[in-house]
Amino acid sequence: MDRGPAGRRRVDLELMRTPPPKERADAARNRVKVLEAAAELFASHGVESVSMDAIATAAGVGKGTLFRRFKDKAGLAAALLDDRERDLQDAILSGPAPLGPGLGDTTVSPSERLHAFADAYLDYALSHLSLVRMSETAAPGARYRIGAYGFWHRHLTMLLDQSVDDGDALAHALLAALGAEHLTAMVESIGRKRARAAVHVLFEAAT
Amino acid sequence: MDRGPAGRRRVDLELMRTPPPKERADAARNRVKVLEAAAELFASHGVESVSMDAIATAAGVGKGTLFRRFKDKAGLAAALLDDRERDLQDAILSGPAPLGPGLGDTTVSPSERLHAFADAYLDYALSHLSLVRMSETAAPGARYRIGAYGFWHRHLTMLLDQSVDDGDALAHALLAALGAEHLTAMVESIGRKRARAAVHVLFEAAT
DNA sequence: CACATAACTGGACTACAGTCCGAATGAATG
DNA sequence: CATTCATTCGGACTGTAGTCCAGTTATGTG
Repeated sequence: MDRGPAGRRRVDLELMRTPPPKERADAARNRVKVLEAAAELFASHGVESVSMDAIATAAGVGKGTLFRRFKDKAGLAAALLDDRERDLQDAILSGPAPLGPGLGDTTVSPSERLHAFADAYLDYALSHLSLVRMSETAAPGARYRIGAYGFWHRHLTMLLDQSVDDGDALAHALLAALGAEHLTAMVESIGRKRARAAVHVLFEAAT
Repeated sequence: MDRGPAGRRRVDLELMRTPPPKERADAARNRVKVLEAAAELFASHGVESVSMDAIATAAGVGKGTLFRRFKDKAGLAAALLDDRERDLQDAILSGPAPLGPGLGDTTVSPSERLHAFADAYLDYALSHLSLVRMSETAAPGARYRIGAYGFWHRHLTMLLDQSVDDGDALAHALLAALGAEHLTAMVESIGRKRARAAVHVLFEAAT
């Protein structure tokens, strides 16, 4: 597979975010090569059936490099999702209502914001389901360790606390229904439309 | 699950038309040896850190035997849980109220039965958490394929349908909060007591 | 520019799940 | 008891995730 500069294909996501602490030039080059190779292999063969060896080989990089940078397969998947996830988080933190808080004098009910979150999260998760699933399940308990889970949980807790007693606990329960493993099974058994509806039924019940 | 044909009855309806599939003596012996070895190793070293090789060796059996009989590590865990799980299912189907239907003229509200189910299921799952987790997560999507999931789901659906619209979908959502992976994370982060309370909050909200 | 050193690299290596198939063995039959 | 044959046995084999470390390279300092 010729990956010379001339034939290099653009990855449509901005995947090569540079970490603040100085990164060596060769390391940056390899990070980009790995993410491009992974995106391409995942797209063409399916996330499940691409081995880390295959990614390392396609990227022209050693396995040690791959694992040092991304920790494991879940970390690699998370890196590929990073931008999309960040967009969603930004929209929640500072975007327009009802997903975000809206402008100064906007008033949206917590319930509206909960449903808006459910919709936006499902848009995100369902359109990259196998990647999200990989990022959550490749390592045992990975889902609950990554920062994103904490973010979603804080957001839901904040909204729920305005109308129920134990918002914290309820937030965990609602997030359980948004887990990729569960979403995958739901989509397979009842389809996207009903799976989406089921989430809204649950979120409605929680308020 | 795999308890062999010990309880099978021969049905002589007609001629020798039915070839009786019988378990060979050596196979039965090995099944017992494997289950005993697995139970002991799991108890002493923890489910996660016992390899299938180790179990095969301890049981004095080849790997092929192990995998043919139990399919994979999830299947082995499920076999070890079989009795407990069956007890719970029996109690639900024909035990005393509020967990079971009770005697003829007993009347228990669906809500009561839902909470009784939550309690009983948590008793079961929390006291064998790592085994349950193994049975659900060793293979991807294993949880939703095993028969037990269908059983819990049908039971919840039946109860929920008496008070809400889409009981089926809601049942899936409630079960998501009972997944071993989720329970493990909850117990680690907020402890058994609050995790249990969170499940009840959710079940309460669903009715 | 030369050097010191901290960070990066990459492939050999380990451990584990799961597959395969020739050999061994139990049970039914005559 | 001998024969037949379906079933089971068990260890060699494959493929993958993840580790390790000796050698390499980039970068700050005199």
